[in-house]
Amino acid sequence: MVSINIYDKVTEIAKRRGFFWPSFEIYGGLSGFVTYGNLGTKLKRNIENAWREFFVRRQGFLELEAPIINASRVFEASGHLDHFKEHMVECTRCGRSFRADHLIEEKTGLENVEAMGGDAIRELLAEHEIRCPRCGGALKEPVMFLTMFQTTIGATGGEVGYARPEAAQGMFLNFRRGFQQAREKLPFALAQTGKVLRNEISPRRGMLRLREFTIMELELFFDPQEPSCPWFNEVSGEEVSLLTEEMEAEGEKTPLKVSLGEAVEAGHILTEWQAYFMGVSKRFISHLGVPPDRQRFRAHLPEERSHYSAQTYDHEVLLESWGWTEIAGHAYRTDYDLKAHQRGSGVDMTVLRPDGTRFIPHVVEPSFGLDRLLYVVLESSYQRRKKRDILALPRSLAPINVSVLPLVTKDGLSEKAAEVRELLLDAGLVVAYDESGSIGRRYARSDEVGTPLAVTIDYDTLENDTVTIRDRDSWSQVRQRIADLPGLLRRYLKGEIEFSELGSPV
RNA sequence: GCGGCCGUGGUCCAGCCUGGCAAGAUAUUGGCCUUCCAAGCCAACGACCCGGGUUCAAAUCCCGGCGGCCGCACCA
Repeated sequence: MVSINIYDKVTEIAKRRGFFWPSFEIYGGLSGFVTYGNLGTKLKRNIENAWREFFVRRQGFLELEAPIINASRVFEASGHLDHFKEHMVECTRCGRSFRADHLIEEKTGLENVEAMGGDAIRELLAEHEIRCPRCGGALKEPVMFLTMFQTTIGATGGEVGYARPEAAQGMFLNFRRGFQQAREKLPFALAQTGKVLRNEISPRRGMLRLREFTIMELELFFDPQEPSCPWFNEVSGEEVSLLTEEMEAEGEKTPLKVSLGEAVEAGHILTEWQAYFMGVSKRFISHLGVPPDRQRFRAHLPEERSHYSAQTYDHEVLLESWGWTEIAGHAYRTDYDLKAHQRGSGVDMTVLRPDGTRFIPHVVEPSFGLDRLLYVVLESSYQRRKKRDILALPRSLAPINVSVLPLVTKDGLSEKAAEVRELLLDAGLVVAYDESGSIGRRYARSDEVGTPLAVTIDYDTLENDTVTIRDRDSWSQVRQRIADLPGLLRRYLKGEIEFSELGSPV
């Protein structure tokens, strides 16, 4: 932890102004769940759409929306039912809990004890008379934690189902349909955003570790014999900070600064596709307001990796509140999942090469946690200026596009302001109209929720149909004709023009 | 799940030790005022996490639960 202050400040604003707050508040709350308010819902949607721009639309990738509840056979085949559970033992004396398989491995030198199952673990604990490694106390019977949420489908004698802990399985289950819709050509990708659930043992840090959260995932299918990415040249010159697997193993803390092209060349990143998505990822996160020098990619050590992964790089950002924080995982899932579902379902997942050979495609996956990103965006944009809190959100993400404010509420200014509001609403903008309190107070309110522009109707407006436009970040103003507002504001919000081009200086 | 600290209007916080009308700031709403950055005045709204116990009396003391933060464990 570096500074908990900014975390408190950001969550306080989030709660007060309606970005997000803890769920089930009126019943005392339950950790690991969050509810988004008006501004949070809009901001979240804007981030999601930005992700779609960077990862889906330009590449022409395919989207998908699959169920949250899945039949148990899905997770039997995928390996999640085996890997999403832990056998825990608790000490009767000091109360500490431990992973049973780790204790057995330490004592006996056996490997992969987890895979032997609950009965074997129970027997091994007894056989080797394993006691608490901290205090030597006796251990309770091992308890199994399944971190997937289980449910029953149907009324009586129903089938067991599980809530998905990742969206990825939806893409693998529907690989054949996707492949057909991609006109049976590799490479192609299926992308999905949606809720996933993980029954975390102890969720912490608010938005950073939830039991129910939104994930944005993409599975890129390719032929391992044709591993090149047609767009790699767009990002190969991009410099990234890497902590490679070797560096992690040696405890090296200073990241390697290297271009993505060099990183692939040197074998630090196993595939071009993975490197491509890491490059897009860096650009996406920069677009959300995190400077490149606060971003890095950290490799997982083999024991840290998921059961399906041959290489994983976490994309981390440096938060003032929590230090380096994972916001995305870039995993090389190989043919693990399609192979598993071919085995589980009996459906052929192979693809035919021009030379007549068949193979199971390999998969590279960038996976983002949207709720974390939303927190990162808020914290990164937080500023304090002249005793005011300001969210300097990227203007394309701000939940409200523009505030419309009459300078005072008399002499017909309110009525004129209402006309301007209608005009901007007709233009499709999200508008906040505010005539309460002094003009300064209204600017402050507007800044606090990150609204990039404020249009003010003053006495000159009544004379010549012009208004002032105020910039959230510099507090400077320009004057412009009302009739020109819709087009200019839209272009400004898209990032096509700068503030100074919105009108003549005041 | 274990340990430490904590939980009071929308938000931030005082009061708790030593039981006795729950204070302040800010926000919000209405009014007056107001020609550009949380101005001023008047008014209104609004709180002791939940449950039990002790007591004439509990925000305060005790027990249990829930929630938050930190440490340990966990985070596939």
